[in-house]
Amino acid sequence: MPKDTFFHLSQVKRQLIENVAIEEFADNSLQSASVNAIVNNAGIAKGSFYQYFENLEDLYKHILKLVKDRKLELISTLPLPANNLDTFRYLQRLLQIEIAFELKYPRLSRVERRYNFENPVNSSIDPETGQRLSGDGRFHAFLSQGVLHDDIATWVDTDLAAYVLGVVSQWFSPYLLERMGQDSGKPVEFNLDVSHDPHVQDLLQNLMDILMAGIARDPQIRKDFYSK
Amino acid sequence: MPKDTFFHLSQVKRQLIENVAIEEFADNSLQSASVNAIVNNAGIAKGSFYQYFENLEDLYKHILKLVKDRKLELISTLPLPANNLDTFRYLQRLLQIEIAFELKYPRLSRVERRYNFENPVNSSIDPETGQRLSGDGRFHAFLSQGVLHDDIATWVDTDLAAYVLGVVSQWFSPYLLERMGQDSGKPVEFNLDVSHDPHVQDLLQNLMDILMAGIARDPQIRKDFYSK
DNA sequence: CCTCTATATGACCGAATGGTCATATTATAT
DNA sequence: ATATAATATGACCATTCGGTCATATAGAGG
Repeated sequence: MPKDTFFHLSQVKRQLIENVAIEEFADNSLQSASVNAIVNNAGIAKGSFYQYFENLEDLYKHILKLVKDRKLELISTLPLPANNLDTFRYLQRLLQIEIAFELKYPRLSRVERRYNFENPVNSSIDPETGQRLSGDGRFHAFLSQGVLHDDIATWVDTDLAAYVLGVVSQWFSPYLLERMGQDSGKPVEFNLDVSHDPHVQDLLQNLMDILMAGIARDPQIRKDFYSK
Repeated sequence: MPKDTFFHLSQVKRQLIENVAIEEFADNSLQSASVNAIVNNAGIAKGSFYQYFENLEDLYKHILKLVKDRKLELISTLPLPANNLDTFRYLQRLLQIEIAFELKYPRLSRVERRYNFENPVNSSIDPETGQRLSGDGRFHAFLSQGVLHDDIATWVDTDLAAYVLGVVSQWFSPYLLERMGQDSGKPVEFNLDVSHDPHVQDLLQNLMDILMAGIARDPQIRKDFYSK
């Protein structure tokens, strides 16, 4: 954790350092990031850096906490849907959160993706239930609820599906950001209203359809009537 | 390109150096990889390294070429399916190639994924047709063929679908590798027959079904009869 | 004004980096 | 055996790295 001194700093100075660090960690892993680069870009003395942080990893962990905090903060601002979300509205919301985060904090998103790349949690065995748990559990929860509500086909391998959904949710938002820029010919405003922009909703809906209905025109009509 | 001297080396020595480099680039980006680490692990003198390569990037490009070559070589060994592949058998083959490559060269696969991460090609505009082209074009080709053969639903956004398929194909194989190891409790043999192993085929088929049919139990029956 | 504490600074350190080069060793040809 | 070319080597270099520390500056309380 950063030292007290860092938190005593004025907000502008603290945010300056944070933003410089975000830039560094967006383009570099912890291994290739450089303390010297950060102090130079932030315009502070090397000695100051070590008055604020134990070392580079200390700062890195702080930035990762920023990711977490800002995402939670952002979630709380997104319009809370009806109390009883139907299964796929819940999935849509999970994707929408990632999109909103990407649009508002593209560089922080990149830091997060880089972290996930360097520290992959493909899957692990839940010590209690003995069940496999891919990713952070959000999609397992979604799928469990879905199966319970009879919304998810029974033949779906839920762990595999959770993994695929995790991968897609992680990589869909940068695609969307770039595509929106190309489609409209102008850069995307960072504070775009994700929940209502028609272009975002169109693409998100198409992704939802692909996930829900698949891409085949005539898919063996619902896997032989949900057999197996 | 590596210097002639490198290609004059005995096969064992050349492969030793290549393998050490693959290890290095599997765990490090070009920025964080170290010449010193490589020469130490390979047991060669620093001076020798620079008799073989211009610099680290020179070696890196050589390894990337190895990725390409070995993948092509592997494709040629995979049983060539019937001349007229139906749409989804073609997709299945594309996925199978990635799986086989992952199983045979897991570290090289990692090098490739790392490269793709550092040099993302989300999408670009084809200068000729003006069409968007996500990824390397393989999945665009697949989808075009699919639409032509009336196998892909008309409402699918093909560029989005191509991107999603690219992401999934890139990340499915490491998941499969890890899961197979966990499911069976023992490490996966590197020369496992991908095309026939039942466990691989089960999981691959489930992924295919998810992509083709979606995960919803009752998806608005084929998107309102393929409307739009 | 003086005192004490918190913050800021950059010269400095040893270690590690990528890269060079004169020299030594080996292989090849005559 | 001798000469020539190809390869191997590690000491060496300038630069950069993460990290330290004595000193300087600023602020707060009196």
